[in-house]
Amino acid sequence: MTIDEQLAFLRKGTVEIIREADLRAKLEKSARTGVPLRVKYGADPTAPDIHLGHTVVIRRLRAFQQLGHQVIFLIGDFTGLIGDPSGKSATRPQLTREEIAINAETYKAQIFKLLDPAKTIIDFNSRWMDTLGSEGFIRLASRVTVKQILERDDFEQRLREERPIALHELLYPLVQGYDSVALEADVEFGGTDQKFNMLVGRNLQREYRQEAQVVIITPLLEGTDGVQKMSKSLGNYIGINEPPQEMFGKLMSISDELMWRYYELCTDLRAEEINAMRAAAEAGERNPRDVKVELAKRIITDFHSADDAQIAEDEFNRIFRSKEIPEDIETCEIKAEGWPLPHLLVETGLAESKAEARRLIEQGGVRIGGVRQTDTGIVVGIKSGEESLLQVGKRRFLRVRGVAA
RNA sequence: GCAGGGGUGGUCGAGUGGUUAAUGGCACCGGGCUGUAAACCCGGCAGGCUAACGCCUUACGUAGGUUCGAAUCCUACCCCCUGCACCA
Repeated sequence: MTIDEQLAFLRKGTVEIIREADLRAKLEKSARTGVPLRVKYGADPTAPDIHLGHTVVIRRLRAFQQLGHQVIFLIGDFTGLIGDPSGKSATRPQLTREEIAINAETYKAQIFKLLDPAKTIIDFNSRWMDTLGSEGFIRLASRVTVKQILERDDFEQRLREERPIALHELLYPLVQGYDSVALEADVEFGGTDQKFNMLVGRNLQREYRQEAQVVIITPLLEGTDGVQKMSKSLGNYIGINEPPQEMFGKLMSISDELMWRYYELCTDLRAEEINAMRAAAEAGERNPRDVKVELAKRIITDFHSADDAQIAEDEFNRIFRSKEIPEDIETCEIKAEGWPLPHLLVETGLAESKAEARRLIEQGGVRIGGVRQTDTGIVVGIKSGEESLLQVGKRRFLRVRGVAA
């Protein structure tokens, strides 16, 4: 690939590259000297469950690896101690060395589904922050002015709106920036929320007489609701360790509009290919449903296998297209006797409360053996040794087996 | 410590004595439609009792009080935020 081709390749799925000219220079230098670029990405040590939102940046890291460069996956175990830079949530829990080690292993298992282990270094910023000491930290702090730190949009805004800013939040960018110094990073990746911190890294590197890193900003992926960014706490995420059927279902539930965004950020298809698909769908040549199925299968193939993807699709079609029952249905045992239907639903965990169970029944969401039940007063006879099939909504199934009391 | 602002259901955010289990958005759940768990439309969204009409309990930071009646007024307390003191 020529340098121009490389730049185009690396640009996909990014929001901004600061500065592209610097990146070009670094790529040229690397090609000339044969020394790979050091590409840094910092991860939160407390949340090792990777979801599709995280994979957006991981795919970009992989792009660098494909060009022969070195990825440094930095686990911010020290940064984790000083708190959440967003100011949204309370201080993060303090992790023990063992917990951090476990989380790191979990990370590895997940990121290596996309990244090349031979071109990935896992590091921890406590390695240099622990030895820096209070004195070193103060010296570090002397390199940056208050005004510079307060330039950050978030701080500026919160100051203006008289919302609180904890002191340690001002320190956060310093630590993150110093990580780049310690690692002599050539490139740092992060989401839009990390832009400022990464720019501090550039300034600090210059302070320490290093070449400033290139900052590459990746977009935040919207969650399955299509509104808020994907995150575990909002419950709108698709975890890469989730079972294939679950992933398939969740991916089919995203809106047709959002699907293009997922194509762009969660597949390796080139922009032209995606645009062509979109044009075909909008012209009515391809059914959006089929395009979405393809998306789901591509993503599942990345984290499971092509076979798993096919099985997930078959299962989905069986339930939603043919309205048949799934292959594997959990069985639960229950005392053989006459159960009023709402009680039965609560007992089996299909409803949270009897009030909810009643609502579900009234709304026509409950079936027994495939037959819709709309009478909340019905008593279901569960006989010992016999099974009944309960269904709530379109996709919750449960077999109930009666056992003698 | 002082001054000011604030704490409402999963979330955001209305409501300042009486159709209030509490407007509305979002999220979520059920139904319809569909080659989609899309879009759109309809319904639901504290809990308990009843086959059902309905009844009853909790609920607007906490605890009391005023009132026929309070999320709304009063008192005390708790928590959060902003500012002041000030200058290592």
